[in-house]
Amino acid sequence: MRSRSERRLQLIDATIRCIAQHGLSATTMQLVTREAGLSLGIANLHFQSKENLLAETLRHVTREYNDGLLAILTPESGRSEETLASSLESLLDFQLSHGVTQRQKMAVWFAYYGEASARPIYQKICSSSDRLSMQKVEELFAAIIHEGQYQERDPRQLATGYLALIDGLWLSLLVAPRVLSKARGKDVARAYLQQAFPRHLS
Amino acid sequence: MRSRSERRLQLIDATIRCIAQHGLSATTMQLVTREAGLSLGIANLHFQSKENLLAETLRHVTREYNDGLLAILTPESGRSEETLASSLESLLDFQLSHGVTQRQKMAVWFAYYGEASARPIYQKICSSSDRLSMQKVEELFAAIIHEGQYQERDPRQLATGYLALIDGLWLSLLVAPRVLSKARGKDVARAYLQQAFPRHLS
DNA sequence: CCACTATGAATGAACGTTCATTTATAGATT
DNA sequence: AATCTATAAATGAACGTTCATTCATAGTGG
Repeated sequence: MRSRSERRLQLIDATIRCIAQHGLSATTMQLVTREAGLSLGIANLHFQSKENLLAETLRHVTREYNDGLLAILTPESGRSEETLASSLESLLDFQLSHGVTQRQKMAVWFAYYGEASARPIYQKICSSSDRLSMQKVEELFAAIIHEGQYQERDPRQLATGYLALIDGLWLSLLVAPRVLSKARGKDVARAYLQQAFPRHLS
Repeated sequence: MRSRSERRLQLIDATIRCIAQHGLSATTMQLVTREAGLSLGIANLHFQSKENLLAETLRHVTREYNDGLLAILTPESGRSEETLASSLESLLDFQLSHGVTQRQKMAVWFAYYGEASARPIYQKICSSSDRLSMQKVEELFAAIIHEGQYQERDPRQLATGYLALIDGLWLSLLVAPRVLSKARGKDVARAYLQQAFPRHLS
C-alpha cells in the first residue's frame, strides 16, 4: 500500500503514456489503471472522476513545464555570473531540450490543445500557462532590448512571435519528426532570436 | 432525396460544426446527423463508418486549405502583373484571412492534430498537407532570395520557421483569442517576412 | 417495378462509476 | 511481544448508460 500522493503520480504518469500511445479519445480508465499496474477502481478513489484525472494530468504537465521556465526566467540574486545573453541561450536550450520535446510530452500537450476549444477547463489551464510564458519571455526581451539599445523593437510582438514559433516547431516535431529534426528546429528558433537580438546571441 | 455527393458534403459540414462545438471526442453519430437534420443511419450509408466520416472530414478541410494555397503559389502564365512580392503579400493575406482563421476551421484542424500522433491515418493526411505547404513556400522563398540577391539565407530554414510561426499563431488565436487578435497576429507574421525579405515587403 | 435513398428502433459492445469485500498499516491494549 | 481494533487503501464484479452499427421497413424517382 502506497500513500495518496504516490498513487496519484503513478496514475498521472500512466495517463500520460496512454494519451501519447492511444490518443485522448481512446484513453479509458481500464487502459490507464492497467498501464499503472493497478485495479480499475483505484483511479476513481484518488481522482473522483475520469474528467478530474484528465484535468490533473494536464495540470501536472503544465506545471512541470512552467517550473522549468521559471527556473530560467526568474532572476535570482545568488547567480551573479548570469547575464541576459545566457538567459536567452538557456531559454532556447530548455524549450528544445530532450525533456520538453520528447514525443510523450508533446503528444499530451497537443491532445489537450485539440480539445481545449470545446472544454473550458482545458482552455483555462492552457491559456493561463501561455499567459505566464508570455509574461516572462516579454520581460526578458524587454530587458535585452534595453541593454542592447535595439531600436524599434516591440518586446510583446517579438515574444508573441517567438512563442508561436516554438509552438509551431513542437507541432512539426510531433507530426513529422522525419521532416524536421530537433537540431534543425533549434537552428530555426535560434535564427529568429539572432535576427531580433544579434548582439546577444552568437 | 438528394444525390450522394450533396449528402456527403452536408454531413461533412455538420461534422465540422460538431467538432468545433463539442470537440472530437464528444462528436457522436447522433450529434452529427441531428446537426445535419437527417436520420441516424444516414452517415453509415454514405461513409460506411464513423472512422471514415472523420477521415473524410479532415481530408475535406485539408483540401480546401491546400487549394487556396496552390491558387496563390502556383505560377500561371495568364497573370502577367503577378510579382513575387505580391505573391508574398497574398500568402500572408490568405493564411490570416477570415476564411482560414475562423474558429470552426482552426478548431477542427487542431482537434485532428491532437489525435494525429495516435492515429496513423490522421498523421498521414496532416503530414502530407504540411509537406505540400512546405514545398510551395520554400519555392517562393527561393525565388525571392534569388530575385532580391539576399545573402546567406536558407529558403528551407526560412520556410520552416514561417510555417511554424503561422501554426503557432493559429494556436494562439484559437486558445486565447482575447490575448492575440487576428490583426496583431498578422503583424507578427509580417514582421517575420520583413526581416527575411525587407525589399519585398513594405 | 426496380434500384436507390432514407428512417429510427433494436442490438450488442464498451464505457465510467459504484460499492461490498478484502487487504494492509498503525496505534492501543494486554 | 503478541493481539486486537480502527482506519485507510485496494480490488474487481456488477450496473446503468452511451455509443456505433445494423436492418427491417418505408419512401422516391426513373
